[in-house]
Amino acid sequence: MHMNPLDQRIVSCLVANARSSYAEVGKVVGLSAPAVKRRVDRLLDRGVLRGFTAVVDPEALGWGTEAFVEVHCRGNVSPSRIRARVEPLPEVVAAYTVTGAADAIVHLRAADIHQLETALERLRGLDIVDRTVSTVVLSRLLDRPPAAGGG
Amino acid sequence: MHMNPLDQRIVSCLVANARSSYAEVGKVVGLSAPAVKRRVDRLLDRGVLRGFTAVVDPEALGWGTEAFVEVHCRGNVSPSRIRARVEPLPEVVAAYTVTGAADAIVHLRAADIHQLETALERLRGLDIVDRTVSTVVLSRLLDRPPAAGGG
DNA sequence: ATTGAAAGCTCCGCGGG
DNA sequence: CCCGCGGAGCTTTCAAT
Repeated sequence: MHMNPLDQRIVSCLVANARSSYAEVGKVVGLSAPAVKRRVDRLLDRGVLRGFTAVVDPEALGWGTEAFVEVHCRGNVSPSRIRARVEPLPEVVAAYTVTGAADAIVHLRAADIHQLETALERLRGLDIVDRTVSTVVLSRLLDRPPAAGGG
Repeated sequence: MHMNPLDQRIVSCLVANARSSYAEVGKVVGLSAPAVKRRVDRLLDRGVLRGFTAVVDPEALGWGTEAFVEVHCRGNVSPSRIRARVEPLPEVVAAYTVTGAADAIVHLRAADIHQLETALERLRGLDIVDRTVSTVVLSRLLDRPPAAGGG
């Protein structure tokens, strides 16, 4: 899955502003608009680019409270089964299997502490879950898109 | 910080696809293209919408390895100072102040374990940092955009 | 990769609810 | 205040070279 430097710069532009026109991107990377579109289409096909989304202030949406939850499972549970269990919970923003004592880390986002507690109860109620260790976020210090040319 | 239902639906559309035309969004929400643009501009002004970005497969970019790092600081360090220190590190994707024993959680993303280790060393070398506890991600089970109408 | 042309979109001002 | 209308200018998306 290699990406040549030109593709990297195109992706960079679109990460910075997904609503740039192809012509605008072309001006930056030194290509014509049709050439840029062809490359973007190919990147979408290969799954390098997954799509384009708006970045929303979570506070404004009423999702101001978040937490990271270490999930400890009973016995051996496969990652796919963990995924299947946590995926239906709408407050789950992300989930990872991890090294260390915990089996997974679940990133929760809710409107307030109360809704967060409710989400936690549902999470803890899952049959695969033995216990959880929650860390509530007090403030988001930094939250940025990955740099495309950073590797 | 109110968002009327019309704005919510517009935001929803743009979260789903940030490259939709205003006309396309307008067709969904029942507005003309100029009306949609005016609302989007206002949402951008108010900071409800922070921008538009491409969603990239981290693997494809060569950022396949990530970790969550609990940062424990020496003495009392203000959130803004933590932010100022970790912000220059390019591997830092996000950072939060949190409840519990740790002062902050830092989300790192790197090309491989080696680069992750380097990033960790730099993080641990910061003057504010006393010690760190790292949790390396084995697999990303779930990673989804926040639902706009979910609150 | 570039050119040319048709279709579509954006973005401005204007008038009406 | 917010909406929809209309026109100028630009972008996208083909095709062909």
